[in-house]
Amino acid sequence: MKADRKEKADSGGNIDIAKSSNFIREIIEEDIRNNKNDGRVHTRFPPEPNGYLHIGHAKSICFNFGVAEEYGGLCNLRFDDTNPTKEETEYVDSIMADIRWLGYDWEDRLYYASDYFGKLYEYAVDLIKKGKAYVCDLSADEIREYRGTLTEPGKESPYRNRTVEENLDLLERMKNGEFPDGSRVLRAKIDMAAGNLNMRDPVMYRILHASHHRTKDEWCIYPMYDWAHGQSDSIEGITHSLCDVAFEDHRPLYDWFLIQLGVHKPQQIEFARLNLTYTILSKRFLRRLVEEGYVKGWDDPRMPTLSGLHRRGYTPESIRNFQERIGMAKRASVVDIALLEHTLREDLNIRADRVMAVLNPLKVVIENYPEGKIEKLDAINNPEDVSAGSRKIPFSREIYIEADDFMEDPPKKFFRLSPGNEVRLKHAYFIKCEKVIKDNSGKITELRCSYDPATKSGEATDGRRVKGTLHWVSSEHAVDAEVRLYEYLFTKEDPNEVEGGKDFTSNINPDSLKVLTGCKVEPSLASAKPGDRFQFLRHGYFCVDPDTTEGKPVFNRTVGLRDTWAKVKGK
RNA sequence: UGGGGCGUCGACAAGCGGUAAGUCACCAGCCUUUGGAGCUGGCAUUCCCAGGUUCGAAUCCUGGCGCCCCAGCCA
Repeated sequence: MKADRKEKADSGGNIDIAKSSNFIREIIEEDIRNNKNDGRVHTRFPPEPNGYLHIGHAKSICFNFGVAEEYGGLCNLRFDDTNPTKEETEYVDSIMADIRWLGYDWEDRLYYASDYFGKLYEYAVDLIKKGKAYVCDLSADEIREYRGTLTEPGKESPYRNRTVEENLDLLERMKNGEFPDGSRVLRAKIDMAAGNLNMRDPVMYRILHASHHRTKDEWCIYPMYDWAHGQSDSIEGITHSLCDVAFEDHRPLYDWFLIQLGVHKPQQIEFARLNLTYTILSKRFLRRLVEEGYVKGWDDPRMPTLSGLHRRGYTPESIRNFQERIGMAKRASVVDIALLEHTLREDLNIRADRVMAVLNPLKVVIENYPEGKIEKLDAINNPEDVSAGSRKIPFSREIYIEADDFMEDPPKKFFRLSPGNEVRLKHAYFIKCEKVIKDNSGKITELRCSYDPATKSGEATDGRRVKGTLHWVSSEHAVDAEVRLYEYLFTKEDPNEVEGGKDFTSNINPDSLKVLTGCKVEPSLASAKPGDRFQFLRHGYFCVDPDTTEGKPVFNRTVGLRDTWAKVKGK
């Protein structure tokens, strides 16, 4: 029944973001018009399995898979696993799970750069035979020295002019494991005076006696990314290789390899990577947050990882809508995280059922309501989606309201409960505060109120109006819950803006997680399952955390509702 | 003093020689049994600057200025 409704919401209530024109779509459309690649569009998403995917990767995933779909093409998933010392199967698995969660499918097109190790070796032999590659015995330090600087040309390696035969023999022996790590490399023979450092005889193979997550101990030499990447794209028949602007000055090298080899040349197009305010999106730094214990793991709800956002309660739709909203360009930019939160609320607003949850309970006794009486009141599940139906919620003489919803001495424009003032209880009656009860320290412990039976929700009233509507939970029927409130992980818009000698960890927000226990939620939530999403009326959107145990639900605040009162109050 | 990119509202971002889209944020109002949502209106006489071409320039030309990336046997 519930699934039924969700399907309807999916086909009918989905938010449709207009596709904005951008320079990459224009290039692709032009290529299709010219029948380049026979009009095919074939992209790929090429992650290195050395960490978890984050929202920045989602930009690339959504665009690569999205653009392929738009133009009737295909998108491959390929793991760029050329460095066995950093890559693990755990990451391969998480990456696939995250891409699927986002809603994309590579079907039978799952590849690994390691699938091409054999082919790459043949290509290398070919380049040696063409006099375009050589084995170099310089040490890493020496290679750096010989490379020159940004303003001065480099020097040619003394090994640059070895014979083809010698190069072939040496490469084969490197492959066979005859030499120790770091003793030799295979280099492309290009131009040590090139202004583009990538063209100064770049390393193609290094010796690494390491076990690879897939090829195990088969290889003792591993291709550098720059040597593997373009050829991998070529082998797969990729037409458009979309990547980070960081690789813009690597493009001449990729093209050079492909032209020397005489094979299919995909067109690489670079775009700016995503930056978000209050967020860090560097695998290295994210790893530090995890390893140094600033967060509880890669899927901590405060993390910008896809698994973190997932656990936090983000919907894949909201992330995809966000990616479309931010557009696609080359200029370095920082997107306001408020835009991400907007697309999240926009999506959750139409799909999350409204429920009542009191986070900081204050007991209220309705003195003129009969003791022992229980009414089952109608409550609509989602005013934005009538097909969501309604449920019954129990009302009784003793309830909890939010402590913040009462003020003994309220300021102007406070529309909630105060002595002598009348408010509506959502789905129930008007109540008026008659008496405030305090403990010895002066802390308010309980309110005594009266209700007006003639103001029952949904029934005709005398036309009397109140300014405020409060959420509540019947104390006898309430379920105890833990609620985790999250704030930004960093206190600065730019977490990397630090004083001398410090790093981004000095900007970590000490209050990014606040755990509330003893929260009172309506009884329908007793059966909520991990992943279920709700709007806690007047609070925000919450989802059930996997830490939930039988009878003890744990909720994550995904994002708060826009809070106009907080704004008014702050003025 | 090398090479490669990029500069349009507070933040993203369209615009492709015919006289500045849209979104977020912000502000004002309407509406509301969520101070939510929704609705209405406001928000760049100006496109890094300076010249030039043109009837007409954010778009073309010239010259400046500013910002980002590159010196891993990482990706």
